Amino acid sequence: MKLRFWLLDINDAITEKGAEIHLWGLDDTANHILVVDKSFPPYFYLLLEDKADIKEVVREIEVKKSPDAVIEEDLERKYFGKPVKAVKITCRDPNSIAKNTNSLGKINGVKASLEDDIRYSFRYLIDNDVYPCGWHEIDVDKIEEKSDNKIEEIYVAKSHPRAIQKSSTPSLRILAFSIVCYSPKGSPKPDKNPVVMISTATSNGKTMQFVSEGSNDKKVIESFIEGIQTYDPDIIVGYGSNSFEWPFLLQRSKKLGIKLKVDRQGGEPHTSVYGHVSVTGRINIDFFDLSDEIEEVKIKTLENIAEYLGATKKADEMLIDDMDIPRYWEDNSKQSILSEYSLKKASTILRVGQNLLNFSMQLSYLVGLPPDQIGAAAVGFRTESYLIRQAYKIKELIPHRIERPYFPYKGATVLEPKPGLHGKTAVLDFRSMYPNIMIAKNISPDTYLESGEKNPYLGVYVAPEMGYSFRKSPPGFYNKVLSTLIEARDDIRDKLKNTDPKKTEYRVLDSRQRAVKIITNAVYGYAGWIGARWYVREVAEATAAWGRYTIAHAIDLAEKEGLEVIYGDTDSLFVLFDSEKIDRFIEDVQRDLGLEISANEVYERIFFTEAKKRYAGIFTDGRLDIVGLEVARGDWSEAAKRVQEGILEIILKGKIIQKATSFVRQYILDLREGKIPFSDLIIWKTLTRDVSEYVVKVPHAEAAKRLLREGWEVARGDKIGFVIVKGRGKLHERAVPYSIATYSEIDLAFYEEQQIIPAASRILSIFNVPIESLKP
DNA sequence: GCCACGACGGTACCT
DNA sequence: ACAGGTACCGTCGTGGCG
Repeated sequence: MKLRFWLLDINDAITEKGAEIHLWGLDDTANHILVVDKSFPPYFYLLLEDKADIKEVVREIEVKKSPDAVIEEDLERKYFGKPVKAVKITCRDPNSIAKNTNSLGKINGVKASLEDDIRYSFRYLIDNDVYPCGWHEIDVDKIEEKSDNKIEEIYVAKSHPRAIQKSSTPSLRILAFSIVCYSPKGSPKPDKNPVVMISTATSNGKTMQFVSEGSNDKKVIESFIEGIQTYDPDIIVGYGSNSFEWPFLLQRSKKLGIKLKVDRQGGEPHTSVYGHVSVTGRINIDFFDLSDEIEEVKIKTLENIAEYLGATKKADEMLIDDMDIPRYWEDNSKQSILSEYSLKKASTILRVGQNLLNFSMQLSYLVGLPPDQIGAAAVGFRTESYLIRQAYKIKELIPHRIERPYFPYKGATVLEPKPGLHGKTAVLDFRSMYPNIMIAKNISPDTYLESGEKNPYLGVYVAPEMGYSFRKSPPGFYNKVLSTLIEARDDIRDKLKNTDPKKTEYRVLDSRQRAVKIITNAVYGYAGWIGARWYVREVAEATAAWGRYTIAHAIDLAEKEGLEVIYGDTDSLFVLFDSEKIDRFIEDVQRDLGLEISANEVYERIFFTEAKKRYAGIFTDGRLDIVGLEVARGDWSEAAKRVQEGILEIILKGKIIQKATSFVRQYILDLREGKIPFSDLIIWKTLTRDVSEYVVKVPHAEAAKRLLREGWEVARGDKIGFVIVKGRGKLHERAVPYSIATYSEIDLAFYEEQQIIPAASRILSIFNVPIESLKP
C-alpha cells in the first residue's frame, strides 16, 4: 500500500541482520506511524589517484574488503569540481565501514576515503531526498505484530520515501515542561537532591503538576512519565532542558532505580549530535538553543525572551530566583507561590515554543536536519548540512573535516564617521553584497584556480589586491547554491506581499524567508571558517577583496554625483539626503558594478561620535535607532543605558544640550538618593571560559568564583550578573553576584563615575559639555 | 613604594 | 566552533621617580 506521511523524527537501529532506519511520522489522518526501512545499506567512497588503474585497484579491493562489502565503480563523481575516479563501497553493516575504510584506504592507487564520516541516518535523508518536517510518500506493508511503541501503525518499507509537495503542517501535540529541584544550598545535585515539582503545559490548553510529599520524589518522576505517555506529545519543549532538566531527570531516575521511559518506544532520552537530547519518536526542542537567533534580547532568560515575543504579560511579576527556591519550598505558607510560579513557567515555555516552532520547522526543512538537532547545531554546521545535501545533488563528493592552522585575512572596509549631528541622511546598502559578489565572480571552492594551474579557455575572474583567479565557467558550487537561495527568498517575499499578515500561511512563509536569509548570509562566513569541510581561504579572501573594491568604487560614484558620504561600513554608505542624486547614484552603481544598492533607511537626523560602528539616529516616525553605543550593549547597567538613551532622545529631537545635561544631573541625584532600583544596577557579563582559565582577575569571573564557593555551578557560557559594592581594593575584589548583595552595600559612586558619566559623556563630549557639568 | 602609561586580556558589538 | 573590524574597560607589568 501507499502511505503519505509527515516526517517527525528519524533514527537508526543496528541489528545483527543489518541496519534499519526508523521513520516516525503522522499520516494523512493524523495517525502516528512508524515506518521501518531495512533496505538502505551504508556506504563510503574510495578516491583513486588520477593515474591509478581502476581495474587493478578494484582487484586489490576484492582481496582486502570485508565479506559483506560490495564494490561499485562510480565514475560520475566530482571532487572540488574535477571529475575523479571513485569506487563506492557498500556495506551491510554500518560498523564495517570503519574497518573497510582503514584497510582499503592503504591500497596502492587509493588517495583517500571519503564520506565514511557521514552519519547513517543523515546519509538516508540525503540520498533519498527526505526532509524532516516535510511530507513524503512511500510503499509499505502493514506489520500486525503488537509492540510497546506508542503509535497507531507500524509499517515496513517496500520502497524509499519520495518527497511530495504539500505545505500544510499536521496538528501536533506539544508539551512544555519545567522542573523544580530542592537543594538547601547551591545548585541541585541529582545524587543528593530531589525533584520536588514538575509542571507541564500542553497545546490542548491543559496543565499538569506533580509535587512531591517531603523529599520522596520517586512518585513525581513516575507520574511525569505517565503524564507524558498519556498525553503522548509529538513535541516536547523546554527552556534549558538539554542542559538541565533532561540530564537531571536522567541521573535522578538512575539513582532512584527508575527508567525515564518518555520516548515512543519505551526508552529513555539520550544525548546525541550537537549535544542535543533526543527522545525517540518525538521532537525534543530546547528553546534556549534558539534564543541566540533573537539578538535584540541581550540576557536570554526565559522571562526576557517571552516578554520580547509577547508570550507573557508581566515578565517578572512573579519571578523567583533560583537562589530563593529553597526558602519557598521549606516554608509551607509559600509553597503555593512556588507551584504557581512553576506552572506559569511551563505555560510561558509553551507560548515561547509555539511562537518559535514555525521558524524551527522551516529551518529544519530547509537545511534538512531533524528539528531536534537544528536548534542545537551551530551556524557553521547548519550551513554545512545544507551544503552537503546540495553537493549530493550535483554529484560532488563531500570532503572530510580536517584540522588546520588559523591564518587571519583582511576583511571589510569601515569608514571614519564625520562626528556630530547631521540632518536628513539616507543609508544606502548593497543587497546581499557577499552572496552576490560570490555569484558574480563565480567564487567557489571548485572554481578556484590554484597558482600554477593554467588559465582555462573560458577565462577567469581575477580578484583585486591578491589576484586570486576563479574560473568563469562552469557555475561553481556556491554560485548554484546562492543563486537558488536568493531566488527562493525573492519568490517567498513575492508571495508574502499577497498574503494576509493575520493568516497562519503568512507566519509560515515569513519563517521560511528568514530561514533562507540566515543560510544565504552564512555562506561567506562558512567559506572562511577553518572548520569547514569546503574551506578554501582564498574563497573568503577574494570575496572580501571584491567587497572592498565595490565599496571604494561606490564612494567614488557617490562623490561624483555630489553626494556627501558621512559614514560607511562593509556594504553601506551613509549620505546626506538628496533624492535626485541618490536616484542617479543607484543607477550608476547598477551600471558600473552590476550590483543592486538601495536606500533602506532614511534618518531625519543622525549623530556620530568619533568612533566607528557607533551611532544613533531618529527616523521620520520618531523611532530612535541606537547602534553600537552602550544602550545597544548587554554589559552595561540599565542605569547607564537609560541615561544615555535619554540624552540621545533629547538631542535627536531638538538638540537642547542644556536639557540633556540637567537630565543627567537629575538622574545622578536620584541615584545618590537611592531611588534607582537594584535591578538597574546589575551588570551582566558572559563567562567565556572556565573560571580557572582566566589569566587576569576580571570582575565577573571573581563574582562567579564566589558563586562556586557557595555551591552554585557556573559553566562556560553562563551570564553572570553582579554589582559593585563599597570598600577598598580593585574592582574585581568588589564584584558580588547580585543574588548575594544587598542594596545598602552597593557602591553608588562607582555607578556614577564608571557607568553613568562615561555613557553620558560619550555623547555630550561631542558637544563640548565638560564632565564636571554633569555632576550635581 | 607609588604612579603614569601602555600592552594586553576580555567582552560585545557591527556588517 | 560562520568571517574580520572595532570600541572600550580593567588588569598588570614596567620604568621613572632620588
